[in-house]
Amino acid sequence: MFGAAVEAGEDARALQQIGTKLRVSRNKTIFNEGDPAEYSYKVVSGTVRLCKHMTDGRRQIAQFLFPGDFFSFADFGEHSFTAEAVTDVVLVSYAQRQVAQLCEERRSVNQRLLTFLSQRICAMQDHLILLGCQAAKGRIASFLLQLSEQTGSEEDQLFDVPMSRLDIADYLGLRIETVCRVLSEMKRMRVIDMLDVHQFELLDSDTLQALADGEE
Amino acid sequence: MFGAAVEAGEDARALQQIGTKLRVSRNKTIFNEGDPAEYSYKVVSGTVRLCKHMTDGRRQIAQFLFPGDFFSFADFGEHSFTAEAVTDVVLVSYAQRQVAQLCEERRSVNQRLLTFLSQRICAMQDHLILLGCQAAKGRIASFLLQLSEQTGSEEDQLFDVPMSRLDIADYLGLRIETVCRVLSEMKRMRVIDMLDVHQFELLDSDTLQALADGEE
DNA sequence: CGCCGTGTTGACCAGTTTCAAGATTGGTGG
DNA sequence: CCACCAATCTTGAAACTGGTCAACACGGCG
Repeated sequence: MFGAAVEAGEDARALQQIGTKLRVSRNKTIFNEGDPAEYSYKVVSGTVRLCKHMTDGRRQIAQFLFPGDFFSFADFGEHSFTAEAVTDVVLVSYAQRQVAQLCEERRSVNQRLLTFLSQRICAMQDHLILLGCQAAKGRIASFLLQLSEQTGSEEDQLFDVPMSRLDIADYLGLRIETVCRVLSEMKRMRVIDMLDVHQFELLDSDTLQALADGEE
Repeated sequence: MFGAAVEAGEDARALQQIGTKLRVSRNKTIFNEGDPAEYSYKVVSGTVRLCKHMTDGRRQIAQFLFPGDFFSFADFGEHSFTAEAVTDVVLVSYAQRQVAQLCEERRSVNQRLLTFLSQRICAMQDHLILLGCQAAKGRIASFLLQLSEQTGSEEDQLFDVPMSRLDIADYLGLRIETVCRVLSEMKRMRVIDMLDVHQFELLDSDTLQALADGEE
């Protein structure tokens, strides 16, 4: 156990060695789907979205990333999605060649990568269920709960919603108007409150949980 | 290049060494979500579905597997989904401990595992887009094209649809009646024909492709 | 032969989208 | 600092897709 902790620290340090900091401003593209994948990234601050753009203008957001999250570690050869900055962001980029070398040198890094990909697959399964089995209210309830867990401060029940309504809609497979309507209804029901477009307060997490579970 | 081919053969042989054949009959469970994950699998014959069952009886199918497909190589600790036999199937199971050992011994096996997980993530992204951006017709068109590519024989345009209408519905996030209706309409439009409930003929792949691309 | 599981079709309904019109916010230049 | 503009968000009404409920068809099997 102690050994593992030391190892984790060493892994992190080794990775830090090969990283380069960069800034990207709001709504700028970090890379496009199909670009040669030379780097992987970690979010230091801000929010990133990973998405695919359809020819007909529609868009599916596969994931939002927050400080501490890694991305593009599963793209070999070329990027399988587009990465864009939701807010101004600071990133660390890692040359994939060097990451691969780290994996060869340190078994623990390799293991960590496998675990990471495995977790990503689990998260995508949850997203599939959300899109395949949930109605609009349930999707939004699940999304808000997830957000409040990831970014919410301890006990004051406040949490940030850094992305636009359109981003939320494209993540949940809904239209922007539907997102607005459901949020308004949750506000009327006193389940949530919106201090600001991008700052929410969780008033009744039990009811929100019930909605996420598909109870009417 | 030649070295890589030799390597691939050796990897396959090494994996084969540690595999055990087993049979599972139609609609039987191979393992349940949450079960300790001691084995990974390859499909030898038949069709398998990976799914999650909700408390309210709904179900989301994340993937169908056909001969040659591997599954459960990303489940560490416990299975993240339930695996069931769509038809009678023959599987090969691999003890995860031994797979892990193979990965340590042979870098190429490890690399192969990473590539496999990466491809799985790409496939799940396509599934996300299907559920998030496509209407019923488009979902079914995409599904049929995928099936005909995977399992169709060369030029006769016939392909098997081994799963039930309910399975298709649960994979596509639709109801069984919607699946039936859309299939009937495609038949009326002479895009496909159904020789049997489980055997289809592709009559007009261009139109099917157009439907998959969301053109009305 | 009749039952049961599966598939198909119809009529109706609910939820979501679409289209359109305001309200609000944030940023820019005077 | 304010006025204005653009972008984003919100709300309403109507249209439509897909869901629900119900009946019926079909095929395999006891």
